[in-house]
Amino acid sequence: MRDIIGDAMTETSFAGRVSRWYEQHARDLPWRRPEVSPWAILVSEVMLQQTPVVRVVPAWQAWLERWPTPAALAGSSPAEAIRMWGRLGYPRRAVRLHECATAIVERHGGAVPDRLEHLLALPGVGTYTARAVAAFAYGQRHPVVDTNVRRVVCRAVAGEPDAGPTTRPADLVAAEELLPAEPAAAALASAAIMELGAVVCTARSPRCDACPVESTCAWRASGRPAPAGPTRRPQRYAGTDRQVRGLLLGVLREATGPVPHQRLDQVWADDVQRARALAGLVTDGLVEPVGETSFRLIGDGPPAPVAG
DNA sequence: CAGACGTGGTC
DNA sequence: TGACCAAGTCT
Repeated sequence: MRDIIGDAMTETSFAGRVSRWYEQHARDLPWRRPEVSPWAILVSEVMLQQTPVVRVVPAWQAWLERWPTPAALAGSSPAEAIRMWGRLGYPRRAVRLHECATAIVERHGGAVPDRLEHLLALPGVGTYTARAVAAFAYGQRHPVVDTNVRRVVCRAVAGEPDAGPTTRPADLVAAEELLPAEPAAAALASAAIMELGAVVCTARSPRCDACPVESTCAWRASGRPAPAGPTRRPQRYAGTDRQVRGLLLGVLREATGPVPHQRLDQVWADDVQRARALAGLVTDGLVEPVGETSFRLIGDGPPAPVAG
């Protein structure tokens, strides 16, 4: 491991201490095994967008068993992708991942691209995911900044209790400045900082006694001040269109093929809100109408016959 | 740039 | 019990 950490990173540098801690304490997550493909890593990163690790692990394994390559997924229907997604949440991610697989086949001959520019052009792949794939699958030196990294850097370097709600260019710069020069060591350091934020430097109840950079943490040095105010708007769910969409999709996911609207009507009493939620699912490419009175998951069966 | 977008676990 | 939180992306 000394070779990976490299000469440019000293034992006492921030990245060096976190990386050594990571080598000893990292969770044994399946997508971190050395033999996993770039596609498997991409799938894990998409699933991990806003979904906890414990729920992703079994879904990731089942998904890759069924679709080990982008071409395999592209050969199935979007409906099957939505079903396989199960209850991970934000099912539009399943549709985007299917679109992503198709784009990888069409634009890159079925191989996950290794250039940031090409990764960013894929559906469902944004700033975080593109950099995560470039770094973790291809060993490139890019700052990989998610909510964990922002929180760790914000606390340890700036001494502030919490980072902003979104990743800004300044966050990428701040993270990049912590990375060692050698690409493989930089990728390791990014994974290590993320892990630190996930299991030690958590949003609630951080475990500073277990932290490898506790001695130089600016936030701890200033007495771990609490956030000034509410850092972000609460995300309500009960009674929202999102809840209704979830209920509608639950019915369509369990069914095979078209579902009469009468069955969908039973999931929510408010006609206006239910209709709006269903229309939203259609607009977002998750659901399609079949004839005048039924709906189904997108691509769930043969195309509707065209008049003429 | 604020808001939409699922789901389930924790304190 | 309800608010908060979990490896974001897109519009």
